[in-house]
Amino acid sequence: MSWEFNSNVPVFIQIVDKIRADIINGKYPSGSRIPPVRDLAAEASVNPNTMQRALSELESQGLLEGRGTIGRFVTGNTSVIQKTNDITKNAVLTKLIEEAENLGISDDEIIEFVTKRKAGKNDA
Amino acid sequence: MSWEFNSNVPVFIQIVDKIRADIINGKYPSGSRIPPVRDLAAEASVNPNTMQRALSELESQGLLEGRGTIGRFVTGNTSVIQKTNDITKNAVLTKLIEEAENLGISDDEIIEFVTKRKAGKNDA
Amino acid sequence: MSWEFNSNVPVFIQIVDKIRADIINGKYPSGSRIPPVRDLAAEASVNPNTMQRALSELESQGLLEGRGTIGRFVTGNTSVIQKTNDITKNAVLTKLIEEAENLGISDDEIIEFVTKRKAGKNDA
Amino acid sequence: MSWEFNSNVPVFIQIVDKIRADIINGKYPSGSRIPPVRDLAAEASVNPNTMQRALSELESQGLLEGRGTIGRFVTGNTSVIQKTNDITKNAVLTKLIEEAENLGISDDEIIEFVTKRKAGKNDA
DNA sequence: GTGGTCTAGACCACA
DNA sequence: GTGGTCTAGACCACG
Repeated sequence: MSWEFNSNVPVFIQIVDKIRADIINGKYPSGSRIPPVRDLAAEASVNPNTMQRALSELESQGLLEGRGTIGRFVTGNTSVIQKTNDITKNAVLTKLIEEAENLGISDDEIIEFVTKRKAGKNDA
Repeated sequence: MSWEFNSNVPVFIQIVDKIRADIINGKYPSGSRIPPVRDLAAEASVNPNTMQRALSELESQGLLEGRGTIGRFVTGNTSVIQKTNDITKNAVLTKLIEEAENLGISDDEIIEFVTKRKAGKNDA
Repeated sequence: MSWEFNSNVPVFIQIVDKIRADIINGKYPSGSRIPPVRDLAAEASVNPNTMQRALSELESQGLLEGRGTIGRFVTGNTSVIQKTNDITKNAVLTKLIEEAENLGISDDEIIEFVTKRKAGKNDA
Repeated sequence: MSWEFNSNVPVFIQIVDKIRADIINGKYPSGSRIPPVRDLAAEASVNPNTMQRALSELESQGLLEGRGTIGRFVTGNTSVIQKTNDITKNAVLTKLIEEAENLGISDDEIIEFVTKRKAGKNDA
């Protein structure tokens, strides 16, 4: 479905963001086991080391837990997930608006754009 | 206000984006002369080579024109600027909204967030 | 009390060290039978293979002897145990004190720390 | 002088500990620049990637700061260093004593051992 | 030359 | 088969 990488920003960071999003929006529920490093790496057509680095990063952020040789699991601590959810969404929305404003796009234009997009989706 | 660099994405690209935005939103009007490399580099506290590279990039995109020793000027061809304007704005809005959707933020949430922000600004 | 594993150092080595310590300080006396692999593994919540490997290691060091289906016994050769005792204690003390010195902890600081700890224990 | 690695514990962790110790006891003073990754790697006869990983770790602990292409510096925040100092020393001493106790070494024996060592050093 | 990313591929501990 | 470490070597951004 996804795994398309933008150059310019390091791949492993894009992976971190992607998986963090998947945790936030429930694709990987709290407490569930995520696929093995090698599988994820293959799926993303990326070297296993790169994927591992991304997962380590998420581990050190407390979103994932490595349980020895059994596999990696999404943290059972839902408050960590909730907090990450809040922080991440706010950061993305803020960035969105700031970037738009730098280009001279007004708030109204953003609203209009989103509204149109929404309408478009209903047609499809 | 500006010139704050996010690591992860190369500095020279951030500069390109920034100056392109300044051209689009009229800070550097069509046909006007932009400050010398050294000044821009100093203002951004960046190595002159880096600024140089960013400006070359914009030249090759047709937004800037080097005129020998006289300096660099924003293109007089307003249609190029207009086209860049359209493309850039659309690209930025699309990219950011997709990012938001990946996090599970709905269109309505975006509109709400922007509306609140707008209200906040009126207060200030 | 025991069986808490520090990551970073392989579990089977930690087990070897633990059991060697138990032999040295008499918890498993010379000539006595140690519990079956399965029991030890369960107690340490570790895979039987891992426990097996640790015991084999101790066998090859001459501290344990497998006697067919009867079970595993601590060696009857007390001089082996005594020698291991001397070597191990010396090695541990030397290693740890060197580690402390690398951090710039002086001998006096070590003595002070140990003395305080001793005092603390008398209170309890 | 140093750079001798114990197998069993990952090299990059031993490097982290070693450099942390060097920062704590002032070999790399607060605010000073540390040698380039490649040099440190060569000195430790280790792959540059491994050294880099160790340094990244220290960076994320706040003890080092990467300043773009200029090099890596020990943090200027001396309170971070002081705090690390306290925590690290305490941890090492506590571990020392616990390991000794597991072997049945009494506090008095530790004190005696250290005292003898101290006397030995005065002779030399 | 300096830090950083990425790949490829080997090897180990553990189940 | 699963996570983890390490090496070797290429390539990029930046100064």
